Amino acid sequence: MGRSPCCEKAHTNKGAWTKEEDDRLIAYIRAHGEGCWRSLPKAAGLLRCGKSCRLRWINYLRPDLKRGNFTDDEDDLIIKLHSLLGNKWSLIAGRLPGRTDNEIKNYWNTHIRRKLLSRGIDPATHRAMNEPACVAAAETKTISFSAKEEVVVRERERSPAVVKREKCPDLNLELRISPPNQREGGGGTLCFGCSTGIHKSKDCSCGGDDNNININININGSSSYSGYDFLGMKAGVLDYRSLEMK
DNA sequence: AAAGCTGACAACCGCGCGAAT
DNA sequence: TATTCGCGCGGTTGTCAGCTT
Repeated sequence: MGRSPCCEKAHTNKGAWTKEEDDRLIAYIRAHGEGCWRSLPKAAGLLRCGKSCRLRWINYLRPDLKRGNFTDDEDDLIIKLHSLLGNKWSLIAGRLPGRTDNEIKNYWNTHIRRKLLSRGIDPATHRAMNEPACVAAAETKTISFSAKEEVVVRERERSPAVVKREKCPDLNLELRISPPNQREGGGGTLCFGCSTGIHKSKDCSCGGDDNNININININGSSSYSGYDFLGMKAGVLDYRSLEMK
């Protein structure tokens, strides 16, 4: 059994939004605030799907949006965050005030991807494209966001026939994003919301309530290995103090 | 000037997740 | 515990403007 459609498609407009529709949506949200997107179109007198209204508001009508070209700093930040987070556009957008996930996603696909490719960097892996696949494969396959998840490695010496998933006892390539005031080795484990910088106080059980984050990369179990340059970011504590939270 | 191509970006679609029941 | 509902996310498609031939 399939999922029921989110709205009555037969009586909804599709395609580009008109000025009048925009005005209606803006007026309604100004008067009533965001929330309950499903019922909003009817209440606002719009022949649109709730999801469409939400998308339009979040991506184009919100008053706090920053329009215009991305700066070089934003470019660099997007590349670095993408190397850490992958295609988690909403998380990346959370670190770029005034930018939306859709905008960043489009910008990545049209500009940054090409920029990296022209530099010989694989935008998916952030590795040099002339690097032999077997070398890349021999190193970390996945970086887990959960300390409980295993790190999957493929040992260089093994023949393909005997390659298997196993927990690696020697390599601890841990990505940790934490508030800057978190004590080293303090034993505090952050909830996912705080780990990613998307802190929601009502969900939080870890006490990570600072609005800034650090990105901390541990290699081979060393918690303060500072000499390794990970994708241009010195491992250790990278302070994102200057970034505002959403 | 017209046709075809390409890039940019707005919008849609389907799925996963969490909250509510 | 299972089911339903709504929201949010990431991937994909559609459209249009600018460029090239």
